[in-house]
Amino acid sequence: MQLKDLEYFVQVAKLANLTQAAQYFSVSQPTITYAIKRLENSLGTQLLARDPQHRSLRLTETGTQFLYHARRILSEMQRARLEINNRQKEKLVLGLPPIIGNYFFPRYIGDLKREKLISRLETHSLGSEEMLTNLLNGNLNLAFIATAAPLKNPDLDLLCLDEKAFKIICSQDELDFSGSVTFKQAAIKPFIAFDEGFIHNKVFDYLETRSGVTPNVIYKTTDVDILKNMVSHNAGLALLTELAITEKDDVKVLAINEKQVPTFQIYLAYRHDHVLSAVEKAFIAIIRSQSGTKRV
Amino acid sequence: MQLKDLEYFVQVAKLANLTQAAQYFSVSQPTITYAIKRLENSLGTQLLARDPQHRSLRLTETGTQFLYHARRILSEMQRARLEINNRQKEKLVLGLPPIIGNYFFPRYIGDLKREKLISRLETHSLGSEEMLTNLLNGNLNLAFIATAAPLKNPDLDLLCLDEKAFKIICSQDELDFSGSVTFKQAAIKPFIAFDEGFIHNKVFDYLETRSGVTPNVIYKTTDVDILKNMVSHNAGLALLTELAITEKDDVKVLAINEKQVPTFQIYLAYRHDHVLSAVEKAFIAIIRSQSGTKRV
DNA sequence: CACTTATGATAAAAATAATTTATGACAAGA
DNA sequence: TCTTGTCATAAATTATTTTTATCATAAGTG
Repeated sequence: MQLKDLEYFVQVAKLANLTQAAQYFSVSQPTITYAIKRLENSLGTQLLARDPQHRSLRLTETGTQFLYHARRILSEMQRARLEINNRQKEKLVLGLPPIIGNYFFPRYIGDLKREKLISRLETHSLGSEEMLTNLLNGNLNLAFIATAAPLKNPDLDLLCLDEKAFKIICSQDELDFSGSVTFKQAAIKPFIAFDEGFIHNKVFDYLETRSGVTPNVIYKTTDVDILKNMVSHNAGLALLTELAITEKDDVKVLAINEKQVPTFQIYLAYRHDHVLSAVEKAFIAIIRSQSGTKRV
Repeated sequence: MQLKDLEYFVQVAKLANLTQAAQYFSVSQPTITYAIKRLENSLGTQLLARDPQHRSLRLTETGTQFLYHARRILSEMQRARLEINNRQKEKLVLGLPPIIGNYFFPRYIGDLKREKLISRLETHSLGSEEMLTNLLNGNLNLAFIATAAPLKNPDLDLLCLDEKAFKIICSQDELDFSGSVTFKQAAIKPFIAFDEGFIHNKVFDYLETRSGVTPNVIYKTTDVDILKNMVSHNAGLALLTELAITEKDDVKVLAINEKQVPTFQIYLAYRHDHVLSAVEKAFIAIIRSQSGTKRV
């Protein structure tokens, strides 16, 4: 069975038209007819319902099912090609969530420059949840991941790089709070929050259920700077990891006064079954040498 | 690119020998040589390190990596074939964890017989964790799953069928307890527990951390009957869902006296992207009609 | 209604690709 | 040195895919 036949089939399914699919691939129409026939013979089932009445082409039930598998096979092949290309170009494809990219990753840049790895970097900025998905399904091989719960996954090799507290930030003009607050105390004020897919969101949820109060969230954003800006202009409070708070920020930082507050944990992760390239190994070595990393 | 070439490659990687791989497939040795070459050309990389010195064949780095993808592609293809076969034979492949199979599933057997679905059944008995994995990776399309935490997964369609309490069981001769116990009280006695992969294990862990005590687990088993037998012979206590406790069992049943005890939840699950066959639809209709099911 | 157009199926020929046979090269071991 | 085991290559053979040419059928059109 040929992968090309699968491509033909996927396109036929998309266009519901053999002639157009043939044009798409710049081949003759019988080529497509025969390719589909080959698949049907090989699988022992009909994939297309060639309705002679309505001049239309529909997928059969097994056709729909096989389409799903065909797509997976082709995307696996594409991934393989991509990975091999990256490896040969000595590219370093790295998943890097925005907060980690801005506030944590910079510390490695000097070393990475020295080892001439900077120019090899191709970073992908995703939320931590998506990052995990992409890492597990093979779209990414190496990624930083932030998490609030200790990360455990049988398929991943994890290096825990750092652990930071979550804080509540408020405007400098805020008179009601200083030093530390309970979540309940803070909850009387409006909040600026992060969008879905951010760990901050999960921790926020956790604190809500834990303390039994739901603050009024007046605005949601994906952008840390916007969040900090709104807080500094007294639009509301926000939950933020201390990693993302710098001295330049015009905000007051409050510790969260609860028994068990999750922490912001930073991991470097790669799939166990992934064969590390030389460049990836060098990268990991640098990350490792700098942090007091522990393998999980 | 041909799937056959991938098969050749996988076998070559396994045997590290072109001649033997050729014998394995009953083809001539150059067939294998050329197949590998085709792959290498198509991918633009060398897959095999043909060491002229040591007379041995090793995979290159990219070869190792490609092997992983090749395996995935082939297993996807095999799944496709299997699914299509099952569909045409009108087989009903069903994941059925042991406890659910023994104590919950029987209630449907009458209806299933009536609809002539019993003979179509091919059940796979796995622990609930494995079940979930197999369901998500496509090895299974339809499965019962037991869980202690409400199951939420974007890829699955879930029908919650029932919810049962967890109990602690002890011998009838046990004088110290009756009615109900806290986990702490029970923990002074030895325990019989389930092996890894069972939800009971997770709930046990949860109760341990929650109450801060770790009972002495003297024996672990995967078999409910062995567990109940040991308990009835006063070897120790055990945590067990009430679903699995019948009147015939010679044990005393104790409620667990804790604020938040997880419950044993029974789901019927299938992947969202799976095209349900007629038989599967009929099956689901039966399950649905009997239980006061709610879709999650 | 006849005519055109769009669609897909099929047969035969042509082109392409895979496999085999035959052979060579090369190193390890007897 | 000779044999054996291994893989590579060329040429011939075989198998497969693609094209060209043609047909059948139904829908739309004047």
